[in-house]
Amino acid sequence: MGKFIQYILRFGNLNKQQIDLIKSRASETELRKDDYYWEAGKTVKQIGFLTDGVLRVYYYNNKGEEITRYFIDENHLILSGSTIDEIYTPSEYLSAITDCKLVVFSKHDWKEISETIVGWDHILQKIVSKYHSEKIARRSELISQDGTERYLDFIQKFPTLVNRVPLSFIASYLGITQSSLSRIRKNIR
Amino acid sequence: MGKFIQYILRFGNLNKQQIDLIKSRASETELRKDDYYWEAGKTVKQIGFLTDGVLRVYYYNNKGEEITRYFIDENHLILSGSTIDEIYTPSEYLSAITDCKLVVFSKHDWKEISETIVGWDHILQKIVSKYHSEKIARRSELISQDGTERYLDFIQKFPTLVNRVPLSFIASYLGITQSSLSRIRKNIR
DNA sequence: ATCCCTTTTTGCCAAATGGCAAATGCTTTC
DNA sequence: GAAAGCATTTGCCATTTGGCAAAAAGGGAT
Repeated sequence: MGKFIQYILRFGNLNKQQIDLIKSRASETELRKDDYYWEAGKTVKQIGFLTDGVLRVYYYNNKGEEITRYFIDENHLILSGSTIDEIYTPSEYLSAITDCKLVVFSKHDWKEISETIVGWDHILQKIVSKYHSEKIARRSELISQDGTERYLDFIQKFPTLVNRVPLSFIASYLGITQSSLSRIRKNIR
Repeated sequence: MGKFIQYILRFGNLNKQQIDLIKSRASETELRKDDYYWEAGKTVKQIGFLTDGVLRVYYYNNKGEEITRYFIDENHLILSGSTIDEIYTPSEYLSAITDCKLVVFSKHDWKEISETIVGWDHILQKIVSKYHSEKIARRSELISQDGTERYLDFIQKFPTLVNRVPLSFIASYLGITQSSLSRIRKNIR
């Protein structure tokens, strides 16, 4: 819980009352490894903040292959595709790679917070925009590199993930096969 | 100008007064082919909306290669990386692939609009989030495909660009060499 | 039409990656 | 500790892509 407040405060100031409101609306949940947080086709009913563990966002392409879009690790908001008032039905899956702990808000409570706390939307706007530019930057850089460079990039940018995420997931994130990644790993050492 | 208003109205409603305010603050500019709209290291002083033409966003990697991050075509807002009140100095270049026409706002006027029109931030939030999810989706899909698939994907998603953008730029967007793209093109027909 | 300059296509060969299947390694369970 | 179940590594070979340089094709100006 504290982690979430701390995170928010990095993007804007809140007074005690406001923090108390947030705390009163939050609840904590856990996910076991391989549990879904989202499933394609099911509507998303909550907003979550990941305090412990790693999640993976993925989808299936037209060949039925599982493609990992990105990873979410500790201290990140899990943002649905669009705005809060729309009903959001993802086309992706979001599942736990490791056991996870989350702080979650119902859409209703989240909306209340947004309507009550002046500046909340502004804070969110900052978070969303930072978050998205990072993702785009990472993706774009990956694309112009060969497998080895992508992997080196990955371990540099996600040092905490390398040892917690199965090789096959990393490969599907990097856009190469599992075998290729395995060979690349061998050559690096 | 009308194009810009129309675009905004797709994301939220505005009354006549509000539209007039926007119009009164807007000015129109042109860019010639190869002109810069942004340059890495120079601060961005305006917000623009592209009404005609195509822009290209690119940067240089550590090998000095030019990497195209994405293209911006007609009817798109050109959003700086972060929020409006921060001074934004990009690390990328944004230049005109074709002659372009734009509607631009000074940061000052843009801020005024944001402070005057209730709901403006909300509209922007929608635009930003739609825009970003599209970009991310496109990038992610590219990465799991081979050159041919990426190119087919490209011509399907940007049909209007294929004939206006030089092959070398498309190649650098797709993350393959110009020669490879040329060969791929040949095999497709 | 000619020259100049840029873009695109090719050829050739080396390197990287994919596909598939078998082997190896690691964990968990009984 | 043996068996079963995954994850990872390897081998083999086909295919794709890269690197480099030359050739061909366009475009614009004179």
